Amino acid sequence: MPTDAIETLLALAQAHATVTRAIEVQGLSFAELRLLLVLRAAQPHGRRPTELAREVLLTPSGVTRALLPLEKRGIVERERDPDDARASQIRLTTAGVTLLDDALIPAGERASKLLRRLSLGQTKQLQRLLEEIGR
Amino acid sequence: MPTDAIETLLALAQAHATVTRAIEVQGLSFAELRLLLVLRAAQPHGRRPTELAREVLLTPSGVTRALLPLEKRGIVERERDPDDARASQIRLTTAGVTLLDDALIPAGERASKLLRRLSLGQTKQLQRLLEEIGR
DNA sequence: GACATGTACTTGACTCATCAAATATCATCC
DNA sequence: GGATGATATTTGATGAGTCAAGTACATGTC
Repeated sequence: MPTDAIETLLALAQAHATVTRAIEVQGLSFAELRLLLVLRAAQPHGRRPTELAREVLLTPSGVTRALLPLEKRGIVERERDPDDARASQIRLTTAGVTLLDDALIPAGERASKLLRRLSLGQTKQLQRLLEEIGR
Repeated sequence: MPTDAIETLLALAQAHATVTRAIEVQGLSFAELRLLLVLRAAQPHGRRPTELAREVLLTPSGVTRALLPLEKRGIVERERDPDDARASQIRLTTAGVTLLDDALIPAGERASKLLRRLSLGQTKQLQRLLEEIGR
């Protein structure tokens, strides 16, 4: 009785639950991995917390709290903006880059395992379809 | 630099974040909706908490806690199993069925809106691909 | 028929993320 | 050069879920 659209979103939720349970490596959750990958794409300049929030779909306060343990572990660092005292730039530390690279190896393996029933073409197709959701 | 598999899973996480933010209706979160839909499929018999956990990919303790507000609101009810005093059956109340039916209308609309860039065929295809994840 | 082991939950402590409010700073307009 | 309002971020209270341990009952074994 749920519509096709809802059924598809249910499958999405199910898949997401499976993925977050499976991918967790070097003490990094899948959500943290996501954040760090955005930061690596932003090297060497870094990103503002607000931009991070938009890019990983967290609230700004969610970002503040997500960064806390990462800063404490020396994975990311913060530089206050000299021109705007409210703002700061977040970037990966050297150790953070290394850790991320290390983490990506087992993470990639687990990701492949999760998608092992799909061909490469289907995987790309899935990605394209997912990217159409919401806009 | 992340693999194709990881990129696809990132798209999945992004899509999931979009969906959970968008679908919330009659004070029911998307996660609650998911639970109630399983329960509706299980009518009139109901389901054990443990079965629910497996079906929506929560831990048993997550189910206990998810049911608490739903019981309080009279949306689901619990019947102790006379043959096994540890166990119980959870089922939708009449009010719960009504509420769920009401909620599904706007939820369906929002779901369609989220998927509006996909044809019906693509939506079904997306669902099939998602169902292959993890097994 | 008592004991060991297993099953069905529930609870306590904790993490993660949200919302709303607070804080601090910047930008504009007069 | 203040007052007014927007922007960047943090904080307090709270909801949602996890894991590990606890409770209560069932089951199989000798």
